Amino acid sequence: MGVTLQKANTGQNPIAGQHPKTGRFLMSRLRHAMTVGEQDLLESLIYKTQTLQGEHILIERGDFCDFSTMLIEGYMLRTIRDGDDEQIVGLQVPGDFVDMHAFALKRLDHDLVVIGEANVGYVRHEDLKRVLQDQPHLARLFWFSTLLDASIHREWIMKSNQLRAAGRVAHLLTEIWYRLRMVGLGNSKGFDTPLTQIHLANICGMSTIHMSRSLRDLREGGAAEFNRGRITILDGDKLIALGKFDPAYLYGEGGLEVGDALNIDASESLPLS
Amino acid sequence: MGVTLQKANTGQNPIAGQHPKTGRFLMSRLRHAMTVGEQDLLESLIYKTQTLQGEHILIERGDFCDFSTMLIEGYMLRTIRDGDDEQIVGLQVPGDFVDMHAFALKRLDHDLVVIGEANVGYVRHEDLKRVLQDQPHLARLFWFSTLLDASIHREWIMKSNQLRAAGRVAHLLTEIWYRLRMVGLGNSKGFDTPLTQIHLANICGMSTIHMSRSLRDLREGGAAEFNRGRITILDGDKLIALGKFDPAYLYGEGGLEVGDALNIDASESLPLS
DNA sequence: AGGGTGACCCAACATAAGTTATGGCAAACT
DNA sequence: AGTTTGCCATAACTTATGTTGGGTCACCCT
Repeated sequence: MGVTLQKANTGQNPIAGQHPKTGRFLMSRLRHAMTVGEQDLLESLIYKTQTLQGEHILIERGDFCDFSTMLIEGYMLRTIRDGDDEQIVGLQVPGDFVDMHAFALKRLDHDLVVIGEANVGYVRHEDLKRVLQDQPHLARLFWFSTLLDASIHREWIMKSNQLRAAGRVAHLLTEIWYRLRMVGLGNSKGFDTPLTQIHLANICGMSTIHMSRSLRDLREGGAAEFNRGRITILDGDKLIALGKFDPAYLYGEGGLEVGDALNIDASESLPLS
Repeated sequence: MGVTLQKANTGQNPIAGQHPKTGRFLMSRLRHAMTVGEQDLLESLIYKTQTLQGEHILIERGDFCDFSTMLIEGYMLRTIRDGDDEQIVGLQVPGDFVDMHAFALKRLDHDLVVIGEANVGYVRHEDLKRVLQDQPHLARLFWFSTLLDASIHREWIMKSNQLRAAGRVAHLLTEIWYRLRMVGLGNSKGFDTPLTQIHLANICGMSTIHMSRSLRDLREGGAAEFNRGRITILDGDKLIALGKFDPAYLYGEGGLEVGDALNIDASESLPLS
């Protein structure tokens, strides 16, 4: 896992990562909660983008950061190393801020790892700081993005304790599927991913052999199919049932809503989906 | 789990929960990062305290909150219900803000449950909002407190995947021990807790029978002992080794430090412990 | 005093998951 | 063309953990 950052796209115009459907540079998870002006502002803060390849650490535990990173295309992992083994403790998909933490913490407690091909954008903390002070609504959204990560962590903890192997895998696949679809990626048939069975096994806390067994169960049960870089959803309802998946924890539209604490208006509150 | 909140201490002066050692009302986890003025300000925001008893839900998933809660004495659990079973996904000790999330989110994605006897203080969101705008340093600390919860979630995920039953229990006990000592509770011999083996089993994702087995292993191995409401540390080093415990993720003094992103000064950065 | 209850302990057994070992297959390399 | 490598599949075996079904004990209630 070498750490070699190649500069890319600097000085170029337009920069990479523009979304094919929306024409927007950011296909942000938070877009529906932002005004167009805020979207423009946020995009303007990105001073550099990079296309990264392969499996390597982008930001290492303990690094001091004066910038934050947004994942524009591809996947990234949060990992914690402890002695020999490396545990995946989080997964990021396009549109996620991957290290907004680094803005409120001096240092990160975990690594951020690139897998497959990814495109990332960087925002300087000094610029973020200014926006945070001037735009309380955006500030709250940034905070929200870190709370969303925590909510996902909690769900992983719950599902890991509640379900057996095949159920855990079903839940994970469903989560990724949902999260991708929330930012306009994948479709009802499935999605592409650079995740290998080794990654999936690590995330689900089981051996690769058992992951293979569990994927076979899902395949033979007619729920989902895994093939090198491609997840095919055979029966979405079946998969959701196996993983007892309830998307409320992802705070999508219609579910638990983003708060408005910095500008409270109780009349805005929505019922639970 | 009935939800019956009895009003307590309203209108009284002084309010309950004053720390016996420091004389401070808050034995906050974040105290060492606050000025005396900030501590005073924070204390002044608490408009009500309550002493709560038994096992019941204090704040329920989906509740709309216009206040946030600080745990002054006792323990609280974060739980997620899914059908019949209830999973504990977090544990709070005195000095923790338990629902700073509710400030940035409209609604919480999980329940907050009181166990044993607990004393809590409430802060109005309108007051918090004012402080957030005027005092960027305190704002950062509040954000930090939610990031700390997330860091603990990640460690739980990692340890749950990395360790077998006895190791997971050892890690959990060590974590609680450390967190209590960080706010001046417990001592080198052990600590008191209302947690039962049922709670511990739930947190560690195993059956109560297996928790009983694991605790027996720890006892016979001379690491730690569990007795109704009391954890006795027989050999701290042994316990730490069994759980591969590394306190860095708790962001204590000397470890990964709280950032200063709202007022960056790179010269302040400290080496990792 | 008697009965109930909740927390805890233990043994025997069933099942889930880890480990070891082997092999297939496709892509990359020489 | 042959070799290597990474990813995936499977079987046989071992180990960890869950389940069932018993207990003890302290506490509370009547």
